[in-house]
Amino acid sequence: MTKPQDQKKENSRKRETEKRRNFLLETAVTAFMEKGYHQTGIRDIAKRAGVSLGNLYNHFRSKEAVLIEIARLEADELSGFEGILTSAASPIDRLQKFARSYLAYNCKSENVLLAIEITSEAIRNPNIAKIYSNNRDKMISTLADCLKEASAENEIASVRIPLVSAHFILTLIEAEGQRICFDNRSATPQDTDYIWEMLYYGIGGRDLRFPSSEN
Amino acid sequence: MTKPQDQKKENSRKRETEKRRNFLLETAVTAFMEKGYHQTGIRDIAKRAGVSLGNLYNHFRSKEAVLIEIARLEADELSGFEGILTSAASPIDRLQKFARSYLAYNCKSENVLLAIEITSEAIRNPNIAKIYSNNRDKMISTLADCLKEASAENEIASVRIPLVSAHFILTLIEAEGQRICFDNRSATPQDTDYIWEMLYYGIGGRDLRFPSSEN
DNA sequence: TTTTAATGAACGATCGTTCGTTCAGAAAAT
DNA sequence: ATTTTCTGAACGAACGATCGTTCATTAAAA
Repeated sequence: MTKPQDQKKENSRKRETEKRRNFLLETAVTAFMEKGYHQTGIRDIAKRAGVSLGNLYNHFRSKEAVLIEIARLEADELSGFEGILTSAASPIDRLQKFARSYLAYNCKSENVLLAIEITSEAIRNPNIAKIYSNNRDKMISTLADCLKEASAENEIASVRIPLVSAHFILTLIEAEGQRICFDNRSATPQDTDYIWEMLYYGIGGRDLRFPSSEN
Repeated sequence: MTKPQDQKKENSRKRETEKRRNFLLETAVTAFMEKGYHQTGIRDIAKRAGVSLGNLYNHFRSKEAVLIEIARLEADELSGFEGILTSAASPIDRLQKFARSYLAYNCKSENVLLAIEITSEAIRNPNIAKIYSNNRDKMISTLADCLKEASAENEIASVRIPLVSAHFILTLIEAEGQRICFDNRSATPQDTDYIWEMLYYGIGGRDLRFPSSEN
């Protein structure tokens, strides 16, 4: 039986190492963003974090393992958006709220640059591909369900291929986010309105309710 | 004064070296597609082309110079699509034809993979960025002009921000192309119809003319 | 003979990874 | 309470491989 104070000490140690691990991950993210994954050396990360080369390998099995961990964290963030798409609101309101928040997310340079690194690595690295596509596929199908509901309730015209339309919505928002990000600004109400307008008509909406542009 | 046969001989020599140069470029393209730009070594290219390492440097100043040359060729291909957008047909027909052919272009894996390599390198390499964005910006503005004409002739609703809509069209087609490419197939008439449908409504078209699905 | 193309050894740098070692601190034994 | 054992975080030298690039040399064409 371990005494309480022993537990505490042990836990504090574990917390410390976890903290450092997370810090290393954050540092790696910064490096990957600035230089790109393949252009970043393990030594870059270690030096940035003020940590020895060997110690980094105590925390991560390989360079790929670092990216895998990052990809997992990034992919997990997507699940937050599924909550929006499955709330109690009307389908079209859910869609609109989703569009707004997903656009905001995709304007932040850290998300944009990281997503580019991860997805372009995923093209040739199946280990990365799986992590990322799992969560993304789930989001696409949730979005597709929302589209089906919307057309079932006659809020939009019938969506012929919901999965493709869902893919199209994601792509459009992400691309718009990239554009805004590379313009070095954040999303304005006009951006949000405009993308919603195109989305709404693109998926078969017929009488546009102009968004209220509230937060 | 050079004698005619000398001219001929000299030209044949020049042609030979140019041929080899092009072959090296093609080989580099294949390598970049398969492994990615940064993952491909100069030796990979030389070995694939059956050429010595030093000889490759007789044709190209550096590894970056190879990619720059490729980016230039790739960017030049975009100008072909501008012809479609400025033909004598009606704006909406031009748009439709453009969408069809640009989608076909963006389904071919060599174009897709190469574009990904180039654009993701362009994020951090200004030399690459300039080459690519020049031609792309030109295409976007040509497309925007076509949209303006279309709405001026009441073929579609008035386009509030033509440049953004143009960007949106390109993005959508490219993304759809990527999707089809990674599905390891080529564009079907259904693909073309569906993307045109979304595009048409997205840019403010109101009474959809279903595309004829001819070549 | 003069130019030009082609070669591959060699360079210094950096890559991802491994390794033996040090040492603070937790656990166990006294 | 004191001592010993043990664990694992931290370190940086070193490894072999590969990187992009240069260059002296050879072969071939003009």
